[in-house]
Amino acid sequence: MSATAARLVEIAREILLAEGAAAVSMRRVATAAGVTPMTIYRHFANREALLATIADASFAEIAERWAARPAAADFDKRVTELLDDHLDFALGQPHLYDFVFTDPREGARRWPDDFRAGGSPSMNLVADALTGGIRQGALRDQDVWPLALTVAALIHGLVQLFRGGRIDLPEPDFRALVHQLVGKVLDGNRA
Amino acid sequence: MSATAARLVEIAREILLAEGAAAVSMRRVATAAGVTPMTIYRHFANREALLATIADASFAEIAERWAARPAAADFDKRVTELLDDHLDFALGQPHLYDFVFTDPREGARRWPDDFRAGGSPSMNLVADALTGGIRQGALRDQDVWPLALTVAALIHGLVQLFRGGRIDLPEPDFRALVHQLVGKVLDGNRA
DNA sequence: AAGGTCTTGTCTACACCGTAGACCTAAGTC
DNA sequence: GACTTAGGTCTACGGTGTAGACAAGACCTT
Repeated sequence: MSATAARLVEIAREILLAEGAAAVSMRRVATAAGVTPMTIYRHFANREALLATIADASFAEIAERWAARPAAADFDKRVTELLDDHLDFALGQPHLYDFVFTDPREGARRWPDDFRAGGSPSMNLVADALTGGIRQGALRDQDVWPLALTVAALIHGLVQLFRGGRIDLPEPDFRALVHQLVGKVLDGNRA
Repeated sequence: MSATAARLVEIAREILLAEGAAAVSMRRVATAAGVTPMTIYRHFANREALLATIADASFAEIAERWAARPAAADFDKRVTELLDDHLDFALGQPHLYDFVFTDPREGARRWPDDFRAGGSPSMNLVADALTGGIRQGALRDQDVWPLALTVAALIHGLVQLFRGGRIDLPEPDFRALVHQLVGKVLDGNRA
């Protein structure tokens, strides 16, 4: 990727972070980059391709950050950590979260094959945590993937509802609610 | 609402049903209605208001249809019914589902107050089913609302993932998956 | 019946959008 | 020196939402 392309991506990403994907227009990105709109098309096929590049880069960065953090050994602590990481992202960078997790993306991993094959860096963390929970005797022995999907979908749904204004709580209370509801689901799977 | 306004809503609704909210443009709706684009503004403040009217009407209609169907007495049968109704809607009218459940809407009910007050026709059905489950001794006695929210958010998250291409299953298999995962969550709350 | 007001529509115009196509220019490469 | 290629520009097309001025009919009051 050329230097110009990288600059375009970064500028577009800043707009997306601040105002959401809808605010990312070719003309605006071009102007901010001190370049003509059509220049972008020398580097990206179209607007969608530009956005896809942002999504890929952002997702990779997030996954890397999550994976880099040392994981707590204790199962419940680990669950708390993962939830906090996820909520930090969802609430700290809501536009990016919406964009990365909600929009249909090209290279998105698919249940069940890609996940089971370990293709999803984010889901792997959940599955690993659950596997650890089973090994520690905290959870009943079971196929971890359905439970991982359940937890992921539950969090995703709650965040979606919150972001859509359907959950009228201050952020800390919402975070506590997510912890509580996820905890309740996991409790149903205790050994 | 005047006859013209109703016709505009109906036309816009058809476009939304067939191609999604993004395809609903003022010019297109106007043309289909045999009217000038600006005419729409005599009836709706702006495009958003037009779409909001569609959302409200659709949601009310859906809620009414769900409520009208006679409810099975048995808890597990009732859960299956509700899930099927929800999935019928989500998979049968995906664009409308996305629009009604995903976009931030003005008059949307808010957790926890509006829900607890019985303000949400759709969530009431879930809560009522859960209350019935407790009364039948199928579920542990508990505040039904957190569990209702959990189930709703889980379904919502799964549908969202499916609609976003993250769950690569034929529709019947996806439906079975939702039944299975929701069932598993409820199992964790059995008496 | 006359005059005024409200409703509903049109027409025109503006500012924005994504992007196709032709063009220019400088840097390599044979 | 001739050719190709990459990166950039200019212009233009067809689309968008919607503001503002205007017109015509309905309705209501006197």
